[in-house]
Amino acid sequence: MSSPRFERVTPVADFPAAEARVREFWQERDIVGRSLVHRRGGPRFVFYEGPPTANGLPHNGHVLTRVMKDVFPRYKAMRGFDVPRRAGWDTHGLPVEIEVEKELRISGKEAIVAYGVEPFVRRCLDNVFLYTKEWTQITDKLAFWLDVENAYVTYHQSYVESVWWALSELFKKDLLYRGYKVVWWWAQGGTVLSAAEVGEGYRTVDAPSVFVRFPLRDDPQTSLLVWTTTPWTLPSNSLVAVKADVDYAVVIDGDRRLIVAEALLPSLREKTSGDLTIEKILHGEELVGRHYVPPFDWFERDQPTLDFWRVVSADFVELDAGTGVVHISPAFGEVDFELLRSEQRSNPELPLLCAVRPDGSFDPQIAPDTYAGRWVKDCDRDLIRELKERGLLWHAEQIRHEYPFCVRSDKDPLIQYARPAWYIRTSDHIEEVLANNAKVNWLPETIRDGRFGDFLRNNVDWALSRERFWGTPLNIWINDETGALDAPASVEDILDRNPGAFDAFEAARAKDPDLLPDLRVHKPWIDAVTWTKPGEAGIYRRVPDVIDAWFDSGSMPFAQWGYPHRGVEEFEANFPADFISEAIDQTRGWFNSLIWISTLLFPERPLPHPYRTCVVLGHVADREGKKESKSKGNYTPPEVIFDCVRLEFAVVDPGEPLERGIALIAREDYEGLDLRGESSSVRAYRADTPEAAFDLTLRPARMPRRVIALGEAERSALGVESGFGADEIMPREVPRLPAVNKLWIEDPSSSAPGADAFRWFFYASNPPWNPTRHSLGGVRAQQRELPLKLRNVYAFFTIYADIDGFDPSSEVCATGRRPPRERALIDRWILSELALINTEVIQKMDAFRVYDATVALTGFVDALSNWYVRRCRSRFWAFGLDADKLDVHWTLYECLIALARLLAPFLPYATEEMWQNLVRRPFPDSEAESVHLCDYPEPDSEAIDRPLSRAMGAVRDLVSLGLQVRTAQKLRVRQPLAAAELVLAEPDLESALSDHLDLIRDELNVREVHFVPNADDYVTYNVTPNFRALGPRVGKRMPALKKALAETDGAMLLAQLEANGRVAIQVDGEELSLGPDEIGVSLRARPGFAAAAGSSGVVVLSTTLSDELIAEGLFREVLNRIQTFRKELDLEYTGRIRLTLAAAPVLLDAVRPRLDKLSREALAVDVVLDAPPEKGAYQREVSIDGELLTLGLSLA
RNA sequence: GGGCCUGUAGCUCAGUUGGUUAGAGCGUCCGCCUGAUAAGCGGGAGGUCGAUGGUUCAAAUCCAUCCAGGCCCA
Repeated sequence: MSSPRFERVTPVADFPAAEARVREFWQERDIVGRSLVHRRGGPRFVFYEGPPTANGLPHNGHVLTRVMKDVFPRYKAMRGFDVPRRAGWDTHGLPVEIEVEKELRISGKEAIVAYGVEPFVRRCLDNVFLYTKEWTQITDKLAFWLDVENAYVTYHQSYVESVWWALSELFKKDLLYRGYKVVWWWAQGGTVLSAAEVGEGYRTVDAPSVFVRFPLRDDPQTSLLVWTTTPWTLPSNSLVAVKADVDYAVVIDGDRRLIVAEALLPSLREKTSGDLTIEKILHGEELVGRHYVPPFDWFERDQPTLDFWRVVSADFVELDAGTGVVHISPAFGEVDFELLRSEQRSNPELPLLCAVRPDGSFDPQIAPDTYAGRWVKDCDRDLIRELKERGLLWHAEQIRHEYPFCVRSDKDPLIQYARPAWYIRTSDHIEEVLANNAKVNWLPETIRDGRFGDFLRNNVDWALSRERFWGTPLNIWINDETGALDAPASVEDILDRNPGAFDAFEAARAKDPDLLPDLRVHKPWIDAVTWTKPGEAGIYRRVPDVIDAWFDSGSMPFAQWGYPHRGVEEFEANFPADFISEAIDQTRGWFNSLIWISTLLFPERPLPHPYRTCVVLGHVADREGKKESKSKGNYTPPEVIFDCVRLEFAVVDPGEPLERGIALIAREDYEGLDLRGESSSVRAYRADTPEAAFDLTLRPARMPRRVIALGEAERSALGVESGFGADEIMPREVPRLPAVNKLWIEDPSSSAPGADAFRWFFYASNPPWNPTRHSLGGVRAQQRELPLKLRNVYAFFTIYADIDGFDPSSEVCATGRRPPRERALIDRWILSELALINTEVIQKMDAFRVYDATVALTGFVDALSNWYVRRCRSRFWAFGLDADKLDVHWTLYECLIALARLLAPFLPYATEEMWQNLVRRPFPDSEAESVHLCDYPEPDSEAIDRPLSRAMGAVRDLVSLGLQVRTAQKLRVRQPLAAAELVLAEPDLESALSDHLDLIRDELNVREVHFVPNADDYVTYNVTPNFRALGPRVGKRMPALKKALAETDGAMLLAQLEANGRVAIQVDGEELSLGPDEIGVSLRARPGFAAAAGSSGVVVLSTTLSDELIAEGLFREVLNRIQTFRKELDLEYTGRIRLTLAAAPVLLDAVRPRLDKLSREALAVDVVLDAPPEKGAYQREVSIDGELLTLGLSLA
């Protein structure tokens, strides 16, 4: 052969570098772009990309979603489906605004207005794609192939207009209404805070804790005892809630009575001197409907007939604190507000009582002068005093609890406050959405009735509006005189009403050509759009709100096309989605917004829509199963997996002297870098001078994460300084430190696992809906399971194909390619296994069971490496290229190229490399240019041979038993034995197994293999009932039957079965007749033999060693020592040698008759026995069974 | 506090409609092989299947309660 047909593959690879080369190849040939279009015209498989926001950095959770979103479209495309994969960006919403506020160092609505809404919105726009580069990079590296060029973007005018259309449809259906929403409100800033912001602002503070009497209207001497920590909400009290199925006690309190939950009496008694004797017990429901006198009459005074100030029942009432009688002020609590709303269902006239103005002061229109205009929290003391004076205060104290403060102005406590808001009337349509949900193929299934179903059943109306700036403007205009509403569905609709509507915007654009046309449909310009209607007084002005960004993303099935204003055809062709996938938290997010919008907008479409299958993903956790968190630093950055095993550390002073060259880091970080033992050698360098690297010995220690303790000498050698104490620096601050205060620590001993490994880790670790513990060590472990093993087999193949000149495109090889049925048994076996797993993988992937597919694939690669290649090594070593050699090459080749295609959706890089090398090199013209442009393999049903599979399974099992016997008897495999006796559990396997005797002989190193039909000498038979088959018939008598069978001689039972085809046995004095399928037989080795039993049968080894066998064994020991010596000398595989052996006669006698073999195996041209090493020869003394052997070796 | 998910070997996880010897990989220990060699292979040890109670001839599997962890909400 002039040049090797295949490129030689090294078993250990630098995966990141190899993947970069493949990426380059894809780019050169535009494989990505071509793969996206090459199934055009085929049946459509619709995938929706849930748009990420690009103003945050991608993390490991995004890696998981992206690899899952990639594998199914790839698979479907290879199966012939046209799978458009359009990227999208979610660009609106609070996170963007907050980021901009941080940049501008302003906060709150007023500050934004002062800064100017227009420049603010323009900065939001700039911020939207802050991290696009990072997103593109991670998408690229993961080989998540999707159409990024044509990504849809939620702020684009056409997208916004689609959303408007949707809202306008809902408006027409009378599904939009105005109400209130209770939010965490920063009164001083006039701003709503997001849940995340509120969560950050919790502090422990002291608060008043007051117990107030609410006297019953018809029995003023008896009071409901109510507890609150926000006295300022008491004037707005509307109702009192109790739990219907709880016992309440009427207790004597001096000359009056109190009603409280019985369970809470003990804690209340501690607060008072009275003993609170129970007078009687009432069930909660008996209290429902009783009226009481509100603690303040601010509302009652003017509206005494309101249907308020009575007891209702509510499930949320709890008995762990307070009195079990809950004060309800709907304006200041979310559950309170929900309770009001459920009351409003029977009485829509019930108003929202609110004595507080948005700025947090009491409303002078409502509050008496003492309180009017004052900040509510400042009034608590006065309110309590007033209650005390009026005899309503039962007890007051201070408690310490967690309360949220504004994250931007931490002296301002937040309050819950009802703000006007627009709602979608979803709760009237729960039945429809549940019917839709019922048809969705959820993975895992429990989502449907569990988490998601529950969420839908408990639906409350969708609070749609947000009092913010950067979002899709709510397209509702209100007539400022008549209050009439109008909801145009597009810019065109607006122009119909007022052709000059956008004049102001156009003028602004004329002045500033950089002003993006898409901003036409955004604040503040859209706020300037007004119109009048002929014959109607007043001007239509837009409500100032924008909408919930979830409505944007939930509109993507149609809005990505601009439907229905445009893109009608595209929409119809891509609705609904066949497949979507996101993490579990999206049950409240995208899964929810998608299904609601679709259910409400398209009631006439066949269910389900807009998604048919949804694969729900678990979260990515750290090594310990804890949530990965930037602030804790307990995560493995994706770059460590993709590119380079390194982490950045803040440099700190060790406090005490360290040995030279030693550095300390936290054990968690040490293990996170997958470093083992008590110290490791690493490279350290500054980010700005990576070339000035320095070798350190790293030791794990008890210290905070992401800091490195480094002695003075090392610090100055590296040019770094310790700027902080170890406890002063948070992990997330490390990247922002100046270069002089931090160091990269890199493990130079091994490369990063790479993108394929990252992907495989998520597919193969566990089913995707379980939480996955992510770590470098974990990724490497999964990589060894399949990707590395596959690479080894692939490398093995290229080595021998090269040596033999095997070239699938050559005449010789092609004509010598025999059909599988003519090849060796083991070839037929592995090809049968291949066809079987091929079938299984298709079945699993069609069912979206990616984990199950990886299990099948892993099993096959293991069989290929651990059995096929191992058993066939001698065939590869044979000289020349005869028919059998061609068979073994062809078989392995066929397996490998099938694997390349089977695994292409999972491991796009490794399979591409294999494809290029194994297929494109020999067939540059006739085969697909990329494995990703191939069809998925179809199983070769002809190749499937189930009996052969079964037989080989038994062979592997029996060999394993034989090796077990050798281990137990301390008989090394090099020592040949005379015979192995096989006793089969299933005697019908004998004929099938007799085809594999050579293999068993070889593997067990025995001269002969015998089947022993009547093996009563070696084994006992244990007969058990076939429980599954007999269960219905035998029932309660089963234990007795089992006992009876166990106590009867097994050999006799078997003989009976053989003779009559049935077995008769007495059970409880009754005879039972059992057929062959109704019993199971297992074998046990009789004690006293070198035997082992398993499910396939029993293997007995003859342990008597003849002199000849001993000599053969010794010979193999000698040969082994020579080969080891060769290896130690690092000789060429083909290097010839001359040997001298000096040893005890017993060894020489073993070698003498086998000199030919010795010469052949050791490539020795000359062997002299009983001679000392020649002068100048390599020498080695070794010991075999205590006998000394002196080897002399020189090159021939 | 509520809803959902998860508890199986030291670690990561499988475990079919309940069927009687609960599996795999990694790790560990012992050993093998040395023409895939920074590779490969075999074997051993290791589990009262989170706990308790129940249903059943039979429970890791079904039911109930409890405990622990996670997620989403309060």
